[in-house]
Amino acid sequence: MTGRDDTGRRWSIGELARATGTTVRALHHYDGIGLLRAGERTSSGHRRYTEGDLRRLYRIRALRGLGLSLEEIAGVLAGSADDLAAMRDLLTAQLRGLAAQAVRLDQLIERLHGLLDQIDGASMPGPDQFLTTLEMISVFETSFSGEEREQLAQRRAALGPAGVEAARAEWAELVVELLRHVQHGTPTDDPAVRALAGRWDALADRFHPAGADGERTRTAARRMWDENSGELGRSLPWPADQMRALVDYLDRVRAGLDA
Amino acid sequence: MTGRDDTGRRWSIGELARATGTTVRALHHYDGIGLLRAGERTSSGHRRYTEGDLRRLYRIRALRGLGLSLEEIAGVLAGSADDLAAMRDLLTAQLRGLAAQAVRLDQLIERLHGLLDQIDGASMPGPDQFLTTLEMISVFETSFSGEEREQLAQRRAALGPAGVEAARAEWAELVVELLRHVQHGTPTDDPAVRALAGRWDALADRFHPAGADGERTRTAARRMWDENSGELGRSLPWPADQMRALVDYLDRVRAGLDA
DNA sequence: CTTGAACCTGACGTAACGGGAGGTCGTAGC
DNA sequence: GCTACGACCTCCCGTTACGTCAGGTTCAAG
Repeated sequence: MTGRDDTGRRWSIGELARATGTTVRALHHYDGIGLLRAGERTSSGHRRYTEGDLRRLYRIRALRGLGLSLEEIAGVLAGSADDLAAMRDLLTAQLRGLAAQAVRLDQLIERLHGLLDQIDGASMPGPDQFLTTLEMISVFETSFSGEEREQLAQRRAALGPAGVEAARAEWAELVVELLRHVQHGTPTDDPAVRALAGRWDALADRFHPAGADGERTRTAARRMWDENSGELGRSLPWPADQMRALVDYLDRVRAGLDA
Repeated sequence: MTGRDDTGRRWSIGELARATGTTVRALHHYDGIGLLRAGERTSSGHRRYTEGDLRRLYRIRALRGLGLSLEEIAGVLAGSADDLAAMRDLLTAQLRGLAAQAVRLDQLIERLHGLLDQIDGASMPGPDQFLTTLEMISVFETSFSGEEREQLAQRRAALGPAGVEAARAEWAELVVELLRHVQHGTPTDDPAVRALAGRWDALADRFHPAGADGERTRTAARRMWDENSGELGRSLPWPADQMRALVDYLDRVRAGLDA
């Protein structure tokens, strides 16, 4: 189509940088990695860019603006010029990647909003309380996989804020009553205790989906408690060792029910 | 509150990594930069982490999960524990930064969608056509500031797709008629030519906001043409040199009007 | 011929680790 | 008591896309 650039304008590296809004250093870098080398050099070694170089640089800049890496750009610009399919594949993949990033970003923003609400809200936690919240976030995230967390979030959303609050209130009541039984040494086959244990498990069921998925989140929750009961207990309004005793007690009650 | 960690469990670096879902290498890194150093060492130099170290690591991981840098985390964890205000400021700033990122991401995704539509759409451009589109994106972006691009986008949106298409059709008609006049050498003070120039400028006005903002985008558009007429001309269905001649001709017509 | 701007080639720094080399420590089994 | 093997130690290089000197050469104007 055009000749082989043996005619037409030439640009020095500084001119090219100004013309395209890049920097001289970036052009040096592109040269170094072989992405865009000047078509010519003067006898003293200064780079002379041709019109073809300019057009290639425009393409590079446009693709970089779409978030592609220099390596990806080099790959797609290396293919023959009519390789529109490769270009489409690359852009499609990029779109998918960016969409995934956008989802994660939105989740992050949502979580930050939640934490800031907790700080600024009426509850106004003390610093210790907030730091404990941070620790629990870690514990939660290392104990549950992303999938499991999502399922729990869905269940919470399905219950609604009011439902979650009601569950929390009922759970607090159960803890108080069960702690009394633990301290009184009520036998684990006592009908009243068995009823309380049943309500406890029914309460937990509200947060776990039915079927195998629920089994997984339930197992993960149990593992979280086993490995971090000290940590988790500290954040509760009852002493950690009493909570551990309570969970052990509940296990014995359930063992009696199974037998 | 608790003693100074002189009692309680100890963790080796591997145990701590497994317990918190990090890697030994990351813990080495945290140690190296002073973010989290083991409370103790064995006589042979092995790190022994205390319960306090564990809790600090939990906080670090939670804050990293919110997208904060290790430097920011170190800063906020260095302050006295009751410095909830600093924490809130940091999280607020982080929220703002992430929100800005989300906006940019959405713009990128939108542009990728547009480009993919252009590839897959009925127009099905040839590879050259698409590469030219890429080059024009660069030209467009280096010529207009972000603000100016936004204003042009708003005007386009206000005109709607049909309005833009109508403008394009009218502009094509004007180009054809003016090119005839250029080739015929019609004098620049000819009333018919002056009428065409008036329609040309009125057409351009549709894309530039009124007032100083419009003046800026108009100036930027002119600069874009001056610096990249070769590039821009290539993407048009008329020869580049004829387009340049046309624009010069228009300038002379306007000069005659002003005088 | 001078001088200041533009250009050249290295080389180091960035963030948050990953991965490997080469050596030491600890303990379980023989 | 010896050996093996896993866990641990301390460097050190590599990653992305350049920014930022440093020290030396070339260009263009006066």
